[in-house]
Amino acid sequence: MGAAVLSAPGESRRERSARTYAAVLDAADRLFAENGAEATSISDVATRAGCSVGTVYHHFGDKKRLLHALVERYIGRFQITIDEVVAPPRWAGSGVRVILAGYVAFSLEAGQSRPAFARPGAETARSDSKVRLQLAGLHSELKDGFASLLLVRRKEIGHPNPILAIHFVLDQLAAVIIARQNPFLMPSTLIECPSETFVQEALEAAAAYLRLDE
Amino acid sequence: MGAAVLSAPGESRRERSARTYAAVLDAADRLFAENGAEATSISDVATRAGCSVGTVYHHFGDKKRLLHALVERYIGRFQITIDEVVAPPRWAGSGVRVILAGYVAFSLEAGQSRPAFARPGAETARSDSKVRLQLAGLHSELKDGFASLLLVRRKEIGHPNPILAIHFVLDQLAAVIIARQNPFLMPSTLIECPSETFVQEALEAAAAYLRLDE
DNA sequence: ATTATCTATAGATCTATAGATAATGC
DNA sequence: ATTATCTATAGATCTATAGATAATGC
Repeated sequence: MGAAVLSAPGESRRERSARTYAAVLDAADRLFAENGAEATSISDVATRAGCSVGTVYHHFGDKKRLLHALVERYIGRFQITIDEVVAPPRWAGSGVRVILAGYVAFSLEAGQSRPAFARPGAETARSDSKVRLQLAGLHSELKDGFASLLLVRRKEIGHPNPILAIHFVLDQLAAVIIARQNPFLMPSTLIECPSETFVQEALEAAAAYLRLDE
Repeated sequence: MGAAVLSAPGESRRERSARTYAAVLDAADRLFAENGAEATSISDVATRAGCSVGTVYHHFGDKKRLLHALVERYIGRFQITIDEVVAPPRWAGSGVRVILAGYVAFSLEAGQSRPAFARPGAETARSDSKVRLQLAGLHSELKDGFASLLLVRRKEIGHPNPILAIHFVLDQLAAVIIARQNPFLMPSTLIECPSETFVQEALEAAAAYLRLDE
């Protein structure tokens, strides 16, 4: 359990401190995601991280700043993968269908590999306008990145208002993915059907709306 | 403030007690929706309802049962409006497009007139499997009601698998409505655009996916 | 000398109950 | 006699801090 923070041989004091810091964030990440930030005490976090309550306060000051640090770490990591996936060269030669499939795959993956984040992120965003703006910016970067990839290929799109349609379709895809990954929001076929069916129908709905075949 | 519970002239003891009971539920409804059930103390609820902490416990036993009673009341009210809206005679002579528009209007209205419920409902469902099943049943009743209205009109639908398509499209519409009504889940065009645009594009996406014009 | 860590605890809530009170219902 | 209500409070957490300790860094 607490083994993560015991000093390892040949480890500097700075290194161990950084490891403790990360262990606390990891512990908060899991516990906040499982039970919500409010239902999680600093004592719970400390126990899981294998350190004391005092140590948590030493590193983060208070609970609010611990949540902020968690969000910041998430944003930092996510930023990098977004920058990679929206890079135009990556999609050279690909049409609208392939790009939409890439958007869905990326969004699904992001939600699955970071299930820990959705809950504390939304909770924090609700009450903290700074965090809300940061997350909105992150989402916009992903969406605008894909939107401009699609805009360049607007000749494939038969919808009378391509700009509106592109934004709407990306948001619609994000919405069904969020619904699928948060069963308590809306029990539905979106959740019960197998992954291939889900992706296929979501993409077919997008293609039909955009009128790709005209 | 507390005036709601003061005895009114010519009011029986039973009546006043029922009014107190309802006032506590109303208070919990608002506070739980605004701040979350966990962040709301029984003392907050009592103050808002204009009664004492002891009175809340007299009526509901404990906090968990207060949440349950709130969910039950919501379910009871909602059940009635669902039964009305999915009644086949109401849609006699209407095509798929009109019915889908009705589904969207009803879902939008439900979310707007009961904003108070979404949060405590989801919070409770997350931890309480009985409530989760109840809410799933409620949603299923709405969805299955509309699904059978659409199924009867399947000749209008060009999608190769009408049953799958009907369920998928209803869930997709629900997902974009939820996204629109919960800005902290996903900042997006879905939220920023005016109501008419939102409804129009959502319905156009549905119609295109179902292939209503073939 | 600094600082990462721990232990112990003060102070603030919050849930739930006990017991008193006063008004209705049978 | 019952019960809806109130006041007061016990007991359980939970946040945050104070102060001690021991190991590193300059």
